[in-house]
Amino acid sequence: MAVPTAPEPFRPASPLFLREPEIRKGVELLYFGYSHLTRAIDEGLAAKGLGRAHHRALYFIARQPGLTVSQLLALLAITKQSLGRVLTELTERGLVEMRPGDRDRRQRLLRLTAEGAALEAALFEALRERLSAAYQSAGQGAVGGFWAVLEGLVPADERAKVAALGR
Amino acid sequence: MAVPTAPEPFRPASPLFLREPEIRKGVELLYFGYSHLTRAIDEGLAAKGLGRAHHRALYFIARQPGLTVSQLLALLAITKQSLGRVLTELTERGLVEMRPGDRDRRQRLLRLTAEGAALEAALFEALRERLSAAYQSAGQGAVGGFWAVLEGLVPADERAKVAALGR
DNA sequence: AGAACAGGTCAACATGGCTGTCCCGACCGC
DNA sequence: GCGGTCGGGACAGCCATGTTGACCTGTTCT
Repeated sequence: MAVPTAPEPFRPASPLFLREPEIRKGVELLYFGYSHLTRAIDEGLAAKGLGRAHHRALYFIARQPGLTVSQLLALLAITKQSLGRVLTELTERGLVEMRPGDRDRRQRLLRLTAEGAALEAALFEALRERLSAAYQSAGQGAVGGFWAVLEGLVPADERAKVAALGR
Repeated sequence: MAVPTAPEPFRPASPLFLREPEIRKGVELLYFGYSHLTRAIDEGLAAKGLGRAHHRALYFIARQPGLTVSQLLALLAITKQSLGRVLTELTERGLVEMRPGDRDRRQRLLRLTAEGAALEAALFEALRERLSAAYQSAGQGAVGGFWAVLEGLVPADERAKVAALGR
């Protein structure tokens, strides 16, 4: 791939948008776009002494109040221990509270406290600013394409969970 | 109203695609899409005992053979020390080689060895598979929108560096 | 009653960021 | 040609966040 004289792989009928340059462009934009979006909240997080891992938990709890630890674990795709640390810190700081489920008392239903909700909202505002600016500069038509490609990157089974977030 | 204190979001005329649900959808798809794409290479990386940090360096060196350490640093947006560790390991393993610049002999020009290029190509293949499947399922029209939104997330000055990768 | 399950916890470890400090050799402007 | 700046490297140490495996408690289900 580095040398222009290398034997060309000969992909005859592949459409232009599937050639290597287009794939590389997608990989790079995804990397830089994701980086810049996540950086948008670092300052707000640092002011509270929290990290990105805390934000991810806050975000999904805000999104699905009352979800169980298992559900959160499935969304984040990390281990119980990693999540445990984060959740302990968030509850100690009074940002998250957990109550036993009434249907199944083994479960802990997670929700944000008022303070947690306020923090999540403030952080979301930073994300909103950046992403809505991007939506606007790209135009409404582009947004659908943006979603469609990203949905294609998510395996079908997980796609259901993601879609269910917008309950 | 003399006191405009509470910054109530109240965005009356904002188009549908800029409302909170659409922003949340974008945030979530970006998170899950990015996660799944990067996971595509973890197996190949683990087989070589390398991590994602190594891959990012390999990737950009493959993309711009002969780039300097400073340029790579600017792309990755990490510290000299963090990159130093990665680069040392990659050169020790014979995947990357560095030569002094001829215009400025302080510089180290980075390039992949044959072995490094082979590894990068193999890892890229995994990315290509996932992303081209997503491109295909979304359709050619969607890809342009995908790029446009992501470009909007990248600050203007950095956008130039990113675009220059496809030299 | 006993198995399976939700959740928590401990110890130990890996990765990949970070800071601050210091150093060398090369380049450039006066 | 000398002093300042620059490209790059290296030290020590810290922190956040991920991992594993083992084990415990209480609850639910059969």
